[in-house]
Amino acid sequence: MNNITLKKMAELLGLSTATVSRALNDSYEISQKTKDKVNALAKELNYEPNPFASSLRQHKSKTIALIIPEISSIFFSQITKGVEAISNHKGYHVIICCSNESYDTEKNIVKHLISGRVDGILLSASANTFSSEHMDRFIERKIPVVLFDRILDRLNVASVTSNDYESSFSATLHLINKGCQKIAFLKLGSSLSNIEKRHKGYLDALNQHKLNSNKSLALELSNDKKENLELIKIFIKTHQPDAIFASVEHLAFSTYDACKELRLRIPTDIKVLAYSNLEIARHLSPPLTTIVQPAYEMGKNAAIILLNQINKKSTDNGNIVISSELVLRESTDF
Amino acid sequence: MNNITLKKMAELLGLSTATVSRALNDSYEISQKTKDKVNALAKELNYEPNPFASSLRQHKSKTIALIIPEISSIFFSQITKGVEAISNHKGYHVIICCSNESYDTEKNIVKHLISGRVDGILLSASANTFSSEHMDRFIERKIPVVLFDRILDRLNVASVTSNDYESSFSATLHLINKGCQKIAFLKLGSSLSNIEKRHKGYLDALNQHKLNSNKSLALELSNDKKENLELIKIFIKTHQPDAIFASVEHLAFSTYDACKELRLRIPTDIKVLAYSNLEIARHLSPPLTTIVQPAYEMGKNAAIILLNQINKKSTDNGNIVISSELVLRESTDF
DNA sequence: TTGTAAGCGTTATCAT
DNA sequence: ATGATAACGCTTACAA
Repeated sequence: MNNITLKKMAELLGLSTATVSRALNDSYEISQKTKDKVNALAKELNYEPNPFASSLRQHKSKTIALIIPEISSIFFSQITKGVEAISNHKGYHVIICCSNESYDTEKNIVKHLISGRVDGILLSASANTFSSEHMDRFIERKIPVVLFDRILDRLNVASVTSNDYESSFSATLHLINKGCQKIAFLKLGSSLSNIEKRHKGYLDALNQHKLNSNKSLALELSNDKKENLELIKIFIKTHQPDAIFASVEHLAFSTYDACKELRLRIPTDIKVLAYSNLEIARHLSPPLTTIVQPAYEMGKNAAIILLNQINKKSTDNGNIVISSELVLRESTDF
Repeated sequence: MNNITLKKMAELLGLSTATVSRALNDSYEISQKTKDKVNALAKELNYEPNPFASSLRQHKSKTIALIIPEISSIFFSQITKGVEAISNHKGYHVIICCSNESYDTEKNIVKHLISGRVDGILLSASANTFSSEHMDRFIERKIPVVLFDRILDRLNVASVTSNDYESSFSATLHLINKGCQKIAFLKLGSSLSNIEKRHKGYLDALNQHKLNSNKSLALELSNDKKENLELIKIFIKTHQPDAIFASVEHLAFSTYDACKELRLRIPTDIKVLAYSNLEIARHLSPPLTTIVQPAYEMGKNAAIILLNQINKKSTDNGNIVISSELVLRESTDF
């Protein structure tokens, strides 16, 4: 570690460390001449400040944490890309943490972050997160937290979501307009904020067309694909829905699998519609009607809000809603 | 920042900070009794050590950087998941950095990481990275670097790749066996290590069947999808290949788009095969024959190697090769 | 087995 | 405009 430090530069220049530090930070109390000398030497020696010394002193890390339930999903990787783009642009690093849809893991991650390692947190709750207690210590210490997509209602912090209720409502109307009478709704878990809103939008649309009462169908699924496939097959055989509305992408894939195995033709025998950010949806067999969430924009917005809060440029705890897009394709049409 | 520190705990317990520190680190020189007392108080007060103080003192950050050319790609998000899983398990944080296929951006990222912020680097080169100079300072300082998938040959460090040459060779043979005589190879960029090996595998397979000489066709593409689509359409019209071998996933999608626009039927008029980790490939129209890279395993292995090097458990600079899988589907068959 | 004290590389508070 | 010095919170010789 023969690293070049402030002290060494100060010695070389015959200046104090304080002056060198201030010069590098472009302080107004330093003469331009000195600044130039210092910066020249810094460039020459490839000086890079030690971030830990600086963090220790300033109680800030220039780092944020992104906690997501799953990394290798298109939606969350687009979110991640947006977060990284903004953070990088503003000089912040992003630590990526994956809860794997487990509340325990999420608690653990959060616990290890309380040390001040990060200046703020972006969180999308796991499917098993039933409480927001684990975030309390951050709130107490006024470490900014911004939620996105899967929010925690009781937590009074800023959030970024898509228009889950509305997009689900109008997607369901689309199915109804296509003649569907028995539309099934595939849920992920039992309490995710976004899924519940989507479910409500679906129910209200049914209601509006008097299709509700005993005709609303919901199936609760998990992240276990094999299990999901079996459950969907049994569900279809039992209830014989004429449409399936998958509240998350991978449930649509399982639905395609199930239909194939049951020899059901989409959309002739059954229509399928899903929340999905899969670009290749247009080349599926049949092309899948999707609700595309503005994931990249959501990630960017969440990061912007978080960084503004970190830098005290904002303390707003509102919810930003960005609209999803319904893309009609053959899976819901003849 | 009314944080609980070592000092405070020491005061409360009537011990020195040194003892408390050692107790928390489970030092052999501390009595079990003291350890128990200290740990009890730490738990009670929810003590979390300040990572910056510790990093400053020990010159290690318990953090690694993952530099990838693109975040929202299935392959790289699976890589990321593997890296995160191992790192988290070993108590390391992962900073995610995206070069966006730009060498300049990659250089910039690397430059900002030299400060000691990370204990090691996992890198997959951008499509425009022609040199490994930017990594020299890490090598000099003996900061471990592990490359994966897109490696830099001149850099004498450990790496993890898939069997690009062999998988490409046998995939090309598959096309030849299916009767293809004029197989086109779609490249990404002009010098990526993995793409070049895939290209060589393709050429050698053609050669083996005397299909080479003036019959090998290569088209160099970028990440610009609109441009790619146009180039592929022109290319197909000009050369009329009977098969297209896409060396990365998104080029296969553009190929599907191109075929659709040109009203070419896959696989009747033209066969398509691609490197792709897209799970839903089986539901494409037609189902796409893919070479699936073991991305998650590659990420895990790269992380394991890097962490071993960081902890001096290994200094091996070898290349680990994990085999891809060829999954035959309709896009290469009638 | 425990304590003392120096030091990691910055930044911030006083002086000058 | 610049310098001296303490402090951030931890680890680690060296003492005891």
